[in-house]
Amino acid sequence: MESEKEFLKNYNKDEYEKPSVAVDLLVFTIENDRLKIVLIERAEPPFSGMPALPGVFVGINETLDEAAARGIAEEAGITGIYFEQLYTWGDVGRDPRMRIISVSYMSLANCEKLKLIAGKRTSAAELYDVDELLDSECELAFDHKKIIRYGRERIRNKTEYSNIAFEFLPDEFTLPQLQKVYEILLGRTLYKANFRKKASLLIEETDKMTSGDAHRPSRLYRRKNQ
Amino acid sequence: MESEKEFLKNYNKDEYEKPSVAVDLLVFTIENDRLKIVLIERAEPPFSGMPALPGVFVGINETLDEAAARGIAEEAGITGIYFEQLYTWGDVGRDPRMRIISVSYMSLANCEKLKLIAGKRTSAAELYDVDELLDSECELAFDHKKIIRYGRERIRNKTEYSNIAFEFLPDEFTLPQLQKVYEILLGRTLYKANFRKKASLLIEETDKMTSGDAHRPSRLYRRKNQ
DNA sequence: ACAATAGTGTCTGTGAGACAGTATCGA
DNA sequence: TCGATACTGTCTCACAGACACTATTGT
Repeated sequence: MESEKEFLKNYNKDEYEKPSVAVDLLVFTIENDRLKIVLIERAEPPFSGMPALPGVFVGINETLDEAAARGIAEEAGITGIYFEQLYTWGDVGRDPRMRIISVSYMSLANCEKLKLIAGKRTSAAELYDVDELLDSECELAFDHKKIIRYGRERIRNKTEYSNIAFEFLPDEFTLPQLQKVYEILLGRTLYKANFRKKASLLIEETDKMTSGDAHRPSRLYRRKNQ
Repeated sequence: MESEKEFLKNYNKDEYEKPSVAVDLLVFTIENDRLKIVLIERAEPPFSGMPALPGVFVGINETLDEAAARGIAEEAGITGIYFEQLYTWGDVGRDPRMRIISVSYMSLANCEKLKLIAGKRTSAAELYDVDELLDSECELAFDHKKIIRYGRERIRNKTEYSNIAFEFLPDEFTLPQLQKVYEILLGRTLYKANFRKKASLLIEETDKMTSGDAHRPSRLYRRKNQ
């Protein structure tokens, strides 16, 4: 059996062709009570004119997390938001041009924060309604529809056992707002009284209230311990 | 701004150096009431003589799942067992020789099945006690200790909300056996009566019983709907 | 006063957790 | 009979789910 050292020597002498490694970015937000995702329109073949996930190639001196943060900054125009690695997609024919392995990252951001900085963005990034995208026949570039479906599933699951819902809200928010986010992510309505009992463990009061609406004002809360 | 096509042309002309992509394998099993993992002893530098996860490079015409299955067959000597993708590790210096991005896969197998075919294996694969490994100062090659810790965490979490525990058992098993597996994976004892009530939803009776032990025989069960 | 939304009190059923008991084997 | 393990019945308590009620704003 060939030694590891010899194998690597041959491997690096292009006896073996290396795949390329990219990071694809799923930047989710909530706008107008709908879960949305940032997509760019492809300018060139293949899949020219079709929506696609923003992505960047991983630099040789760059970690995956760094590539993801760079991609979010370059393609979606924002920095400092929550993100986590999702899954790595490695089917052979997923890009018709060449072998590209894609490490997908999921990012969650408040809509206002995303909009504020979006003016500076270089590419034609747009928000797409995730459920419309996935439940229609609409086509996306590459295997990106499958990837987005995987991301939506992850969000739904994590909403049950973690606190990712807060990522979609500003620092201060009302309980009805928080409940609405949960309802959108879970895809079902919740009972107000029960929701408030559970949520109360995760939040702390501020002394501020909403005002100006033609109904009872709502207290503003803040996320606890963090 | 450079067009995508031009960028790719340059990218493939080695103006950009590509990372290598490998698959690292976490083959878990239960032996003597302990969670164990298959490790090989490294024969060459770096980390010569230290235990390491088995792994293979991803072929240019091979999906990640195929590479994982091939790796499990080549390095651990078994086929047809449960596996799933775990996480992708891409720190720049994780391999001192070159930039290698590692897609880790986790595999769960019954100990007997693993032993039966292990005779054919080519490399010096051995079973290591996972908790001993992780809770001691013992060193592992590369970032493999971190990866194994991540794998143990995933197993613990999935034990709560999925049925992965069954993967460690033969096709027919007793309820005390099943309970023991859960206790090992979760790291705590469970109440017999409660466990049986929950487990009864997932299993179906056979008409076989254990025999030969100096106590009441135990019924053998089989996993339901699958 | 009314529409609209914010917020609360309380009953019920389910199911996890705990414990005490019974059953069946070999020696 | 005894030791050992398999298996069962049932109480309790926490909590999710459901619903009805009260509170506070602008118009």
